[in-house]
Amino acid sequence: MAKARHSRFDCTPGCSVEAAIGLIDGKWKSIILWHLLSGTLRFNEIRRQVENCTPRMLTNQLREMEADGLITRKVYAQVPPKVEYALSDLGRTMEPILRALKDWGDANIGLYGKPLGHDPRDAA
Amino acid sequence: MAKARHSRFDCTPGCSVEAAIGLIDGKWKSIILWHLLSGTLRFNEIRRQVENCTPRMLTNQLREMEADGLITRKVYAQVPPKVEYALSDLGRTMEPILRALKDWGDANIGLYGKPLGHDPRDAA
DNA sequence: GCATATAGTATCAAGAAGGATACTGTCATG
DNA sequence: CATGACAGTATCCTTCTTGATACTATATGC
Repeated sequence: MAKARHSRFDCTPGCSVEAAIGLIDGKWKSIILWHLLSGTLRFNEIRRQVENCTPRMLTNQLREMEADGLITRKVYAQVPPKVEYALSDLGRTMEPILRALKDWGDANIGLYGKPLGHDPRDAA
Repeated sequence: MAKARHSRFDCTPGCSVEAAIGLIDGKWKSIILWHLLSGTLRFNEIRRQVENCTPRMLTNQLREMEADGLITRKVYAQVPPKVEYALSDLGRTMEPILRALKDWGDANIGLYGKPLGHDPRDAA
């Protein structure tokens, strides 16, 4: 999904599928969104939940998703800095997608890796 | 989604999301799968439906999805060659994901591009 | 005989994505 | 005074993905 990202929506049938995927593709985006479903998070909170994502990449992905209107970024004029990330209304509309992905993954991840521990969001 | 593809399923919570995405990410996979929802297709039929996908890329994506067990490849010992691609049972379980993506895309693509013509699959 | 269709492969090159590491400034804590 | 937390930046480097193009073999139709 390299080139397409924010440019090519030339709309062959099926491209709405691609359009949607284009927004959540990017190595960390889907995970970040998934975590944000649980509520607002600060930069380093996300970092801790999304292990081995470097700050550079995290900033990167967050900025892209902000530009796409999926999340909001709220800066508090404080020191030390405080920045909160949350799903926008648009971002929240992706929940069915995220959930479909999660459900599929939970059902089939045995094929590719080891199963997960319990995740609180599954109760929702 | 470069590195992860078929290697890293180290399962932080949320990684089942990533696992699922890892399989349909790849510039053309989701579109190909979407088209295969309508039924079996031959190589060049897919090519024609997925415009500007070079044969190299198409082979590529099809082979990866075959390796992931999402599609089946049936070769007829004929000349000229005939090869049919179809969703496997596993592939069919991805329909909810594909549909969620399509629904979201249809609802929101206005934000990023122009709307689509009618697609027969929407009637299903 | 020539073009066309089939299902690809081979080779080369470009560009983008991602990773590693170090660094910023200010405040509170020890 | 030194350290850590916060939210990032900056720089460099490697790898992956993707694109463009040309090519394969055989059978059929013209």
